[in-house]
Amino acid sequence: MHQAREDAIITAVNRLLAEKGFDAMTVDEVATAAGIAKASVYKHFPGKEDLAAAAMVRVMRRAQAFLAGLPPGDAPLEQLKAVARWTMRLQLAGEMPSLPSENSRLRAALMADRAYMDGLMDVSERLGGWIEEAQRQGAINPKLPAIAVLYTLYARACDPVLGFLKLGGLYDDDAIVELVVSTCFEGLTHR
Amino acid sequence: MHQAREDAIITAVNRLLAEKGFDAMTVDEVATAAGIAKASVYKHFPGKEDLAAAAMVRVMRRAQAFLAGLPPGDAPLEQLKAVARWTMRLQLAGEMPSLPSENSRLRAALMADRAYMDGLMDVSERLGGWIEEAQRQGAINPKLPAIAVLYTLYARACDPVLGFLKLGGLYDDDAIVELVVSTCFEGLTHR
DNA sequence: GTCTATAAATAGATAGAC
DNA sequence: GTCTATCTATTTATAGAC
Repeated sequence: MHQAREDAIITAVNRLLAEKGFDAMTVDEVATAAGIAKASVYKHFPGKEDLAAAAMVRVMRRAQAFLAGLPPGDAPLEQLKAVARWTMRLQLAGEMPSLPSENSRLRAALMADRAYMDGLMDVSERLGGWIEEAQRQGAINPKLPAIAVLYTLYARACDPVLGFLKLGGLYDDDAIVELVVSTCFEGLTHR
Repeated sequence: MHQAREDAIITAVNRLLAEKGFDAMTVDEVATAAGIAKASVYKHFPGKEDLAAAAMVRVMRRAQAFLAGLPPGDAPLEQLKAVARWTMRLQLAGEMPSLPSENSRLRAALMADRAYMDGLMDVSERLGGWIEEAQRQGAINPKLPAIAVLYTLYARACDPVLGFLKLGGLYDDDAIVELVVSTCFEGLTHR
C-alpha cells in the first residue's frame, strides 16, 4: 500500500513535470492528482525538489530497463536511434519530465540523489560506449566529440519541435518521431 | 527619457528571461535590475506577461534587422546557417529570452501582440522562402516538410546543448556554435 | 499515514502621496 | 512617473487531531 501510494504520487509528478514544468507545478496539484491531501505528500517526500528527483529517478530506471531490453546484436547506430525514438515517444505521450537547468536548489537535490546520479552515469556510459563504437565503425561522424553527440541525444528528448509538429496536426506521432530522428541523425542538408 | 526607461526595463526582462525563464522571473527582480521601483514598472507595462511580450518583440525586431543586413547574393543555405549562428550566439551571450510553450496566459498575451505576431510572420516567411529555395536547389533535403525545417531552426535557438557544452568548459563559444550548426545541418552520422 | 486547518513566505498587482 | 506601503492570492511547508 505504501509503495502503491508513492507510485501514484510519482506518476502525478511525472505528468505535471511533463505538462508544465517544475516551477509551474504545485504540490497542491500533485496531491489532488494523486488523490490524497497535500500534507500526506509531505509524509512521503520532504519537499518539492524531492518530488521532482523521485520522478527523474523513475524515468531513469525505465531508461535503464529499456536499454537492457535492446537486442544486443544490433549495430550501435541502431541502438542509439532506438533510444532516441524511445525518449521522443515518451515526450509525445506527455510522460517526459522536463526540469529547468538553472534552478540551483533543484540541481542540488538531484546531485545529492544517489539513485539518480548512478542511473544517469550508467545510462551515459552505455550510450557513450555505443557512440564511440559507432564512430570507430564510421557510422557516427568521428570528427564530433562524443560528449557533444551524447548531449545532442539527451536534448532531443525534450526537443520542442515534437510539440510544435504535434500542435500543427498534420502528422501522427510515428511520423513526427521519424522526422525528428531523421533530422537529428541525417541533418537538414541533402545527401 | 521615457523610452530610455522602458529600454532599461526590457533589457532587464530579456536577461532574466534568458537566465531563469518566465516562471522564475519576478517583477521585483526586473524593477531592481532596471533601477526603479516595482510600482513604476506597472506604469509602463500592465502585467508580467506584457513584459515578456515586449522582450520578445525586441528580439524579433533584432532578428528582422539581422535578416535585412545579410548579403543578398549568398545561397539560401548559407543564409539559413547564418541565422542559426546568430541565434546561437545570442543564447550563449545570455540574451535569448526563452518562454514556456504551455503557459496559456502568456500565449494569449503574445498572440494578442500585433508587433510580435507581425515580426514572427515576417521572419518565418523569409526563412520559409530560403528553405523552399534551398530545397529546390537540392541543398536542403527536399523530403523534409519545410515547416519541420523551420521549427528545427527555431528550436536550435534555445537548444540546451549549447549551455551543456559551455558548462563543460572544453570549447569556446565559436567552437560550440560550429559544433551545433554542424550537427544540425549535417547530422550525427558520417557522410 | 491521513486528514483539516494554519502558519510563513512570496509574488503579482494597486493605492495614494509627491 | 516615481516612490513607499499595502493588498490579495498563491504556495511551500507544518501543526496537531484521529
